[in-house]
Amino acid sequence: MASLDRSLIAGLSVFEGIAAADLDRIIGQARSVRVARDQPLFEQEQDAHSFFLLLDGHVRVVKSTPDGHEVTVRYISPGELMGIASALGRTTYPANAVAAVDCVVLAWPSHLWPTFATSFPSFSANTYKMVGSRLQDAHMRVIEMSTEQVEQRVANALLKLAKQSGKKTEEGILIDFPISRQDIAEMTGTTLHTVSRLLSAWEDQGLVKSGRQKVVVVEPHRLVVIAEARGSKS
Amino acid sequence: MASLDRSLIAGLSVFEGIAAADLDRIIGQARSVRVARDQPLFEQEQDAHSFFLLLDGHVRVVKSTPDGHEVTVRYISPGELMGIASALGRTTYPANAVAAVDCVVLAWPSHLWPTFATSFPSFSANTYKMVGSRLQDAHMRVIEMSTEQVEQRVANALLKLAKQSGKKTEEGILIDFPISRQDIAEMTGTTLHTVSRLLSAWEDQGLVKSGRQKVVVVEPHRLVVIAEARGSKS
DNA sequence: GATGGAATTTGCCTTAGATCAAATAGGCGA
DNA sequence: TCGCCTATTTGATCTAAGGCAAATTCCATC
Repeated sequence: MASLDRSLIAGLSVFEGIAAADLDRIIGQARSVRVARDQPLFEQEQDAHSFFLLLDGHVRVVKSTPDGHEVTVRYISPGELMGIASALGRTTYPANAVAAVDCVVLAWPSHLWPTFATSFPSFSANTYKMVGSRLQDAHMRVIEMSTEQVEQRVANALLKLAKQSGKKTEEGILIDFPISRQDIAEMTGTTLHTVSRLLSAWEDQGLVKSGRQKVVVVEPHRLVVIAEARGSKS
Repeated sequence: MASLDRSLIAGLSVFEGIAAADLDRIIGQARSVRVARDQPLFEQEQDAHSFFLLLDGHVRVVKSTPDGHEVTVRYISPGELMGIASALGRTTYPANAVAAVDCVVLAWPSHLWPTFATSFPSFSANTYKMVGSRLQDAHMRVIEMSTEQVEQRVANALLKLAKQSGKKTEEGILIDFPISRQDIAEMTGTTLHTVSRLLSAWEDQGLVKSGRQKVVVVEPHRLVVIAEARGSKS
């Protein structure tokens, strides 16, 4: 395997504040892996042998319930860590991660985490900062689910995806990986039928353009208006 | 102020694996605070000057949304840390914490966290392990909200409360602090009316006994059956 | 270009649970 | 003990969104 260069990871926010020599030591222990679309990166309950950094592509993190439901926890974008069970004292992965498109990731054996954490304090600080924001995110999701209607949640989800992985095109902001109505339903706790109805309505109003596994946000502002509409419950 | 003794914290899981001398150093920097029922410990957006350990009592952690909703994030039991924004690279508290009953807490200035983390690695490891399980919890909540009906969510919430803060009485397991229908509604994303109806129905079936700001779980097993009943959505 | 399977759309019906509106019941302070 | 404030209960509606069923459309592959 060709040896990896620190330029791959320099400049990423997780590696902020780390000296070049240290970056070399870090990347020296990584191996790079290609994962084809729809292939799993790791699976729920599986022994957490490695942690990962996504270099290119998009990864969907999904939890399955015993009774066969699937809930999408988050999408990972390039530059983000994932599978960091070891940093949180877990020995197994808490969810499934599958490549939404062909991906390139770096992988480190989990047993390196403690060493990394002590040798590169900014790395661990940055990582925990990221964990903190994920915890925030998760709480925001709970709040959304408790207080907002489906329409607002779906609008929010699209805006989040557009911001996180949007690519400007002449039509509007294209969500940069294949995403089905079912996928959106799993992110927002609804059904593909309801998502389809909403997208159809929004398409009529010119807010979005969508097709098979594809969504383009045409008018983000007006979507924001929908997302922020009055929540109903007392 | 009387100086504090390490016996207050020895044996708590966050301090597992820490030498007695180190415990002394840790507790030497704490100050103990009494908080009366319904008084805030810290508030959302406020500068995170301290982090806390609950010694006695129960604390409710609540997030308020801009549009006036309140969602209960979790209840803290004795022995748990809270307000550890600094460990996650935040400078403000992410939620409100209010004493559900009269409480005793230890408080440390946030600026001590980095020192503690490097001087007492097990402390930081234990803390991050706890953060990991809170992240897990939050994800579980999202999943519950997405896939389960109100009845199951409320049953689950009661079981969780009973497990976490239940006190055995001759009637059954009493939830050991005042909790209203409204509080339960805020934990489960529903309304006090629906909670009231459920509790009434369960009372008729002899599953629980409840009164003003009081719930006793009489038959946990049968509640578990309800909690695990088929979720509906596809 | 034909064929088959998956993704999507839509209409219709149903229902869990929110909303609205009173009535009732505790518990606490005067 | 009385009165008041707050928590709770319960009934009567209403409705957002889920469930069901049947097209339809889009790709990919043969």
